[in-house]
Amino acid sequence: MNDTLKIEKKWQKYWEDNKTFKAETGSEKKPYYILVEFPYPSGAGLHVGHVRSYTAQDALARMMRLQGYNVLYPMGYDAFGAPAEEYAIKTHQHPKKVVEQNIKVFGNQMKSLGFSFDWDRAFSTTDPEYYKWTQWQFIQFFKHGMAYKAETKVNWCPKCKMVLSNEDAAGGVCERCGSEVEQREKSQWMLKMASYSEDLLKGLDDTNFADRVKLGQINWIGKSSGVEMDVEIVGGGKFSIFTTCIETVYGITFFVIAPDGKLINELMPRVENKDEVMAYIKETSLKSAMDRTELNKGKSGVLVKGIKAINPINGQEVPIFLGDFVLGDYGTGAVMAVPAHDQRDYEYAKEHNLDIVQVIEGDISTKAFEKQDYLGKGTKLMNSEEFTGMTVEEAKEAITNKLEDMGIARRVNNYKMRDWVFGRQRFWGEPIPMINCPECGWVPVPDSDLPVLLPDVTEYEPTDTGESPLAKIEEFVNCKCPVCGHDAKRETDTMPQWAGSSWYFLRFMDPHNKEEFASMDAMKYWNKVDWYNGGMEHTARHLLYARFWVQFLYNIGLVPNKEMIWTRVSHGMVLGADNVKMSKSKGNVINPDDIVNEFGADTLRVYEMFMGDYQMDAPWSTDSLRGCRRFLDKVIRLKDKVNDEDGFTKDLELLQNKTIMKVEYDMTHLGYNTAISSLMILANKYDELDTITKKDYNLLLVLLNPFAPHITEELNEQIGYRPICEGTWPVYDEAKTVELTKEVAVQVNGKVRATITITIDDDEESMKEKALDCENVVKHIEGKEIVKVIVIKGKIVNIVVK
RNA sequence: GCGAGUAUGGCGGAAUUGGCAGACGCGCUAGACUUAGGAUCUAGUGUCCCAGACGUGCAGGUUCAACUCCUGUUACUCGCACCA
Repeated sequence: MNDTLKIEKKWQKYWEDNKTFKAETGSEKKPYYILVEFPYPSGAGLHVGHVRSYTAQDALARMMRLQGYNVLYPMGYDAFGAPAEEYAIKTHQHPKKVVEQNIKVFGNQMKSLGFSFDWDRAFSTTDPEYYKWTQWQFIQFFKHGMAYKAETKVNWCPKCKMVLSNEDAAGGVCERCGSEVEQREKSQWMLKMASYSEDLLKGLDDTNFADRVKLGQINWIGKSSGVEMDVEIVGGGKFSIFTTCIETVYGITFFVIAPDGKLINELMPRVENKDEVMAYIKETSLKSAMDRTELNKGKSGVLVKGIKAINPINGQEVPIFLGDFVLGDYGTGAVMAVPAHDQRDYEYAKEHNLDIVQVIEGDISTKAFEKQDYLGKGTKLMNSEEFTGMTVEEAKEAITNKLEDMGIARRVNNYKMRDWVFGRQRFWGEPIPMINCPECGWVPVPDSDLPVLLPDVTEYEPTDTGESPLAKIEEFVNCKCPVCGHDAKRETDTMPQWAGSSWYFLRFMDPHNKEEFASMDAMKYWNKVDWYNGGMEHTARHLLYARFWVQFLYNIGLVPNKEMIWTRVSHGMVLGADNVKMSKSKGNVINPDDIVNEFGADTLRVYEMFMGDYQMDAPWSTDSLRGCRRFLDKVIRLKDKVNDEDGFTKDLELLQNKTIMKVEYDMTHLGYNTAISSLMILANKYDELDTITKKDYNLLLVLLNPFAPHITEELNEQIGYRPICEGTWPVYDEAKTVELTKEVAVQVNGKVRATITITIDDDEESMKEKALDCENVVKHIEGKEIVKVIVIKGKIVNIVVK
């Protein structure tokens, strides 16, 4: 083992032995909760990307502890999920074993990097003591009518043999394996997430998420405000449509209804071309989500013969079409078609030779004149009876009012967000704690019987039928109804991986509680996650699920705040040296263990903080890493300059105060790279001197400690100081961060011609005088007329001449 | 298609409020020390027609002053994608 590693091990042991980073619930100190997304412990081990965010948060945690905060910086494992299960199947072991091994590897790796986690609070989502509470919370969802079983069309991945959520199947492709997703009917547990759409939107006001994170949430929820309008069918019956553009109601030339919606089935007896319609419905149901949402394909559809609808605003009879671009589960599953002002309807009308009626002034000769073309521009209506001549905005309001007065329309909001498909036909997940009794129906497992444990079996391969592997294990399935005692069967689906990560941050507040998932007292003490960091890829889904989960718990009185996460920030990826995502197949993967062994954990930590803008992707560079090692070597060498004098070196005072201020500011503003650069500047300054005091040296070490905790502790000990981790953060004197004299530029017509040295007392007038004294300035203004002189105190002089 | 983000030397990146563009690091050049150098130290390093001029994707604009603000535009990245 080399010296660097010996030193690192020494201090890691010191922190462990002294429980240096233990977070005390209820402590008098001000609590501060710093969270990083806990990893999925894959077989590949820790990624250098993990190191980036864990180090950033670690640095913040270490600084804030020295500043007197009671910092909670926990770590755990999100270990349910398909990869572990697949690997276990391949190697014929229980996934539990695979996960145990991986967790051990991850734990050792993280410890070798010196992260200041409170390891006493660590857990895995796969621990029965943890998933007991995940199951218990599911039962609360059920008891409050928020969980239900429904026959739904689900996204089915034929390769993974499992059902996927809409989010997992985004784009019609399996998130995990990339296979094309099929549609299957399946009875599924669902959580009523859609009913929280508005709350999840409003809740964002109670957070301090980065703008791009908030936006991601808003886009997923996908709110649109519009009007729902009833439409009569000739010869009886009616249906509703949803539109955001009611101002175009006079332009309706047909309606389109969803082939997978309920409406067409109701109308079927009166349909004249049943065969054609049925065939189209069948055709649609066979299409995968991908085919159906594929752009640049013809607008398919069939005319529903024998049925006409009446445009309620003017009584006009128009045809009804079946078209697969209308989705059965969004809005009302039916739309009004206004080809003049909606490009999709325009194309549909062209394809099927339908009328186009223009109702808003604009050019529709080659394409539709759509809302983005006319909104907010004072554009006027035409062909719209009494509304003709009104602006679009006025008409929107007036037409809605009229339809409301007629009693056939309502203002409504629609949301893209759907209910959460909560079942997975997988072995390696939390069993859904429900029992199906022929007498009583679905009954939750009593609290006293929780957790419902995963059986210790070796056969758990997914089935081709789509049933969970648990269904084949009789001793698991067969049970008694807890209500009536009748023979009953357990639910065999398990929960999605998102379940465990939806509330883990609450458990960290009180991880050993045997009575509750976390006590209200503990949660009130820590209050919220103050600073949550994770990948951009999780800012939509994980964060939304977690917020939904928390809001539900809040509504039933189990957590103290409606939002339990205050600030959310996200980091950029660490790319390979070739500037593309690291992957085995590209052979550009950097293993953090190798770097720690060769250069030390401190070097890796400093490098990953220095490599670039924290929020942006950055390519790996071993050369730059070496540069960081050289910086630490320089810090080590500076020890030879330490003298026995008391206090600080006077000449360093200004820079020292400025550096403290900068490091502090940067660390709380994601400016880790500039914090390190300011420390390099300070070290360079020390290096210019022949000798520095112990206090000078100690100051540098303390400021650098959050980034390079091992070597700084070691050097600090060598000059005879008490451990940094038991000390305090330096306080800067603001008055001493301002230079008494400095150089400022003098411009003539905006071009720098000279610099002058000014003191803090120099006012505008004296700056001007000094500027006009400069030889080079005189040269450039000679023979010209001075129009004016702009002087910004302490910053710049600009002389404008003609 | 919609939404968001990004664009600065050979490279990663700085520039907190409009105020000397290129901090800091890498790389490179020359030199010192050295058996040696992937160590250390010194000097240099945006471009060019070098007393000066030009330079932050491109074209305009506002301003005494623009990487920063405004208008338009291009390229790339990410997210969503027939959402009525």
